Parts: sequence; C-alpha cells; structure tokens
Amino acid sequence: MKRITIYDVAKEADVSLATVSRVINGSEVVREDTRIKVQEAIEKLGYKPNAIAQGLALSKTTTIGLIVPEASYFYTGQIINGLIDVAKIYKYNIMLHTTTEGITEMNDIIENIIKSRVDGVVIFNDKLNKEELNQLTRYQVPIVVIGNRMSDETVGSVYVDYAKLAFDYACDCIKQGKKQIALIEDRKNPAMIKQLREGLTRAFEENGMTFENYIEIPKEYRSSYLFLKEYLTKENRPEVVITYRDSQAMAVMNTAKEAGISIPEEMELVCILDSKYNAMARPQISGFKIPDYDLGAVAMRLLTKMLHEENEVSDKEIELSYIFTPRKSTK
Amino acid sequence: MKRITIYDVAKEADVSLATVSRVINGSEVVREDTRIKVQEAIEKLGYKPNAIAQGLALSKTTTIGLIVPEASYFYTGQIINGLIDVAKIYKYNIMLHTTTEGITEMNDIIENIIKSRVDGVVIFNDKLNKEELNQLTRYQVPIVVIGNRMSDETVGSVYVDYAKLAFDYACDCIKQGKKQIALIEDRKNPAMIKQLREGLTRAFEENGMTFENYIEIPKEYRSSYLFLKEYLTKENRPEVVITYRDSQAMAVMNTAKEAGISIPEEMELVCILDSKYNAMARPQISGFKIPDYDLGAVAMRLLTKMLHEENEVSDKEIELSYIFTPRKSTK
DNA sequence: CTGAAAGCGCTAACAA
DNA sequence: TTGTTAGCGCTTTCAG
Repeated sequence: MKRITIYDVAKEADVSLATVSRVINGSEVVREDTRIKVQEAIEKLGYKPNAIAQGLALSKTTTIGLIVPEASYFYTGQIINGLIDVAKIYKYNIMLHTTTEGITEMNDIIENIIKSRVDGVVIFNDKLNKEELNQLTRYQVPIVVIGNRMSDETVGSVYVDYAKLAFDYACDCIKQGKKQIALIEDRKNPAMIKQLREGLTRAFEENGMTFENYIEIPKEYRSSYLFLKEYLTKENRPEVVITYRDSQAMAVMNTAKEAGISIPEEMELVCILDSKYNAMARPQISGFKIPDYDLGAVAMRLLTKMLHEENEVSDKEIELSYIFTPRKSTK
Repeated sequence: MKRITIYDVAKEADVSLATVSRVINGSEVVREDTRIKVQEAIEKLGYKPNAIAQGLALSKTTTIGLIVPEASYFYTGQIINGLIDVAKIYKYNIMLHTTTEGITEMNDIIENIIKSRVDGVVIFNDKLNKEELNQLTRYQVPIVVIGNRMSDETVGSVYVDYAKLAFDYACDCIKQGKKQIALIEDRKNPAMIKQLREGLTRAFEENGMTFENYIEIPKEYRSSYLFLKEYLTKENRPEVVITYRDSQAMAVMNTAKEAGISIPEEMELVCILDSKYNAMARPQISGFKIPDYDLGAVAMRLLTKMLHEENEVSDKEIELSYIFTPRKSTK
C-alpha cells in the first residue's frame, strides 16, 4: 500500500497541489466548493500530511526536545505531565531524552537534538553545564531550563528558590529555639542540596551561629537507611531533620523508631519534596509542596512564548513558589 | 547565522555533495584523502546533518512513538527507562505521547503519530482498543504493545501473565488453608485487575469454591484509605489481602493498624506491583517483582527486530516472568 | 481564486 | 572514485 501524498489528493480532486496545500493549512483564499471538493478527496483517500516534508519545507518541526534525568521519580513524571499538557495545546510534539547518571553522553544528546532540528529544548537536568548549554545556543535553539535560575538571549528558566525555602524555614526554627537542625545529603540532587545548604548557612549566620549539621552519607553505605541506623541515637539526635526526598524521610522515620526516638516529640522531621507517600507514613511526614507539574507547564509556556514572539520575551526568569504542608512529624 | 548545509560543506571541501553524503554515511568507496578533506570541512563549519531532510529522502525517521498513560507512577518511568536505553543502542529517538484519563484524545494521538511518520510505535496503555489499533496497522506502522498479549502481522507484544500470577498465588494460599482471600480494586488499571481476578476465580473454581471477595472502592470515596477505614474491622477481615499498587497496600496497612488487626499474624498483605516503598513500610510489605524495566527494554528490542528484519519476526508474543519477594507482611 | 515552479537538505541511482 | 540529477512531500512566491 503506497503512502498517499498531496499529489494523489490533487489528482483525485482535480486541482493543483498548491490548492490542496491551501486547504490543509486553512488558507482563506480558497473558494468554498473547491475546498469541499478537496476535503472530500482527502477524506476518501485517508490522506494525512507528512510532517517530515512539512518540516523540511518550513524549516520547523513543531517538536521540542526534552532532557530529563533517567532516575524516574514521581517528581520528574509530574514535570513531564505539565510539560506535555501545554505542549498539546500548542500542538508541539515531544522528543524525550534521558541522561544516565555518571556517563558523559550529554554530547550525544546535544548532537542528536541539533540534528533532529527541534524548535526548542526544555532541560530539567543538573548535569548540563554552561559549556554544553552554549553549544546549544550556538545553534540558536531556544532553551528553557527547569530548576536553575539563569537566562540570556535564547535561554529562559523556571525554578523554585530552595535557598530561600531553607532560609525561611531555618529562621522559623531558630526563632522557636530549635537550633539543632540537620540536613541530610542526597547525592542524586547535588544542585538542590547545595541551595538548601546555602539557605541554612545564611540563616545560621544571620542569627550569629554556624550551620554545621550537614549529614553526609558515606559512599560505602548502600542506603541512607543503613547509615542512619548507626548514626541516629537517642543521645545523638538533631531537633529537626530535613531531607530532600520522601524515601530519605521514611528512612529517618524508621531508624528513629528503632532507636526509640519519638517523632515529633523528640525529633522533628520535614521533607522538602513532598509526596503522597509522606501522607501514608505514620506519623505522617510534613513537607513542602513543590509545584512539580507547574514547573513543566510553565516551562513549556515560556518556551512557546519565546518561539512565537518576534521581539525578545521580557521576563525569562520565572520563580515558582512552594507551600509548607504541616503534618504530624513537626510540632 | 545561516544554518549550514551539505552544500556548504561540499563547496568548502571542493567536492560534490554526493561525496559529502558518502562520508557522512560511512560509504566505503571514498578515497582516504578526500574523506579527510571532507571531514575537515565538516569540522570547520560545524556541520550537522539535518535529520528531517534525511528522513524525507529515506522515508524513515529513526524515531519511534511511545504512548503511555499520563499517571506517572514509578512503574511507568521504569518502562520508559528500559525502552530508552535500548532505543539509544539502535539510535532511535523517542516521541512521547501521553493519554489523559477519560478524555478520548486517542484519535488525536494516532493522527499525530501517523503524521510524524515514526518508524514504529510502542504502546503501554489500557485505553487503546482494537479498533484504534487497526487504524494504526492500516498505516503499516509496526507496533509493540506492552501489557496485553496479542499479535498479528505488524503487532507484537510483551507482557506479564497476571492471571497466572494470581492463580498460582491463590492456589498456594488455599493449599495452606487460607481461603479468605480478598482483591482490592484499582480503577486506574482495569486490565491488570481483570487478569488478577480471572486468576483468582479460576484458582477457587479448581478447588471447588467460588471467589467472591473482590473489594470495590465505591466511587464516593476519595481514596482507598477512607473506604478501608470503615470496611476493615477485627471481625470483618480477610486472611489475605492482595492489592495492585503500593499505595493501596500502605492504605491497608494503615487501616489495619488502626483497627487493631496485626499484620501478618491476623491478616496477610501482599502487593502485586512491588516498589521500594513496600520495603520502607513497617512491617515491610511482601510483593511481586514485576520486570518493569525489562518490559520496556524487551518491547523496544522486539520493535527494532520487526523494523529491521525482512521476513516476518517469528516470535512476537513475549512473556516476562515475575518473582515473589516475601517480606514481613506475609507468613 | 488557482496553477506553475522553485526551493527545503539530503540520498541514491546512474554516468563518467 | 567522484559528479550529476532525479526524487522524497510539502510550502510559498509569482503569474495568470
């Protein structure tokens, strides 16, 4: 079965291919009866325009590239969902790329993206560095970065200010007299953790103290749980523990229970990236609602704006806010 | 900055564009010194072949379409990961499409897929029915379905036999004298649940009984937890509860605890789709390790096979197996 | 309002 | 071994 083309439709409707093209693209200048004639031919033959050929002719693909970390957390999924939902509205397709931890295949991905001539790129990834970003901008591909604040001529960003989050929360704690605050490392998300640490450090400094309770999980431990099991004791426990991910919060909760530390009475626990699992733990774990879905949606919206608007988009750094959800693991 | 094309390279290297094309595609018949000359020109100009133009010329895109449900569970993420990992090996790109619950936008997606002329499609989705599948095969797009056993000329599938899983497990239980087995509904995955139900039903029948403990969550309840809270009591409790998802297992665990039912002594609990969260619960929840990553990887491998092989691929229905992981919620 | 024809960038016979 | 040229399917001036 030969794939049917615009020529077939033209022949069937007894018009030129230019006319067919016009009705496909909803051009105004086609007489009603010829339009109908063409539409009938399209219907009859089951013709579908070839997006590849259109892409070639127009030098645009109406697809955008999306780069996300391979680690498939719920969070990433939500970002993708948000992204896709608004991409659908604007008829954009998504070309999905993932980066494996550790391996420097970023260049392959960039190469790929350039070759596939996507109209724009959204990047949610710690691993892309400035230089690689430059490589992309050199090919004038508009880019929106999720998670890091940055922008230039062809780069925009959507992010949450984790430093501020940590700063504000720590200040609150300190005001209430809770000064033993610990932050647990998460190697998977160095950039976020760095921001949190900055916020905590600044909060302590502004209160005339120094933050020094950054708990690193030694590499030889296969999980946070195994380390915390030895680390946390009734005697050696912070007043407030902050984790980035729900799984770490659960690890803290489990080890605390085993060590006979009661939460929240003897130790409070808060998870930055809130999830439904936090609500399923007992006691339920307090967390910050980070607007994951919106990060994706807003990023895509920004990108389309950059793609469509002639003159440069004015506001290319968009900060999204979070909401603290107190549950049972904090007083 | 004009995008540089094969013509620019040809001019720079002082050869014809055909020669440039040959070195790009690694044709054997190019003299070494001209090859080098061309390669230098490519390097100098920073030329990247336009995949769109290649696609048009070759009538193939080296991209495949992937349709997944929007609900972003860890499970889906793993499937995508597996898919992408092998897609990378074979240099295929991924066009990602998601289906929103309820809305019949499946036709839009199919339309889109056909227009974009992907070489093949992988579908992990309950919602695609036979008719829509036919629509795709009519356009001779090779398809691999994840989750449902089926195949025909251009369709293959990779799946786990949930019916067998449920059957075997139920038989074991019955053999041990545990006859009060309950299965909890999961509206999000009707197809899987249907299979599980079939397996249970058959197991009971073959043992001269009937399975009637299918717990439906009434629509007016916003979560399984809220319903189970009323439903489960010390008096009214099955001996074994089977859930599909970790979140439902956690809901059972929490409500059981609140009702004073001890797990596993008074009631056993097993989750079909195992996850790391099951291991974080206390007591840890037993589950079946479903090969999520492999489902994606094998599906992609099968698709490439269908794409490359001249003669029809012989074995287009691939069953993957699961492993029971006993933990603390079962005896 | 419609048609003819020149690209869009690349591949693949076919010649040379 | 290399160059010439005819498509691949569609859009878009430019004429008519």
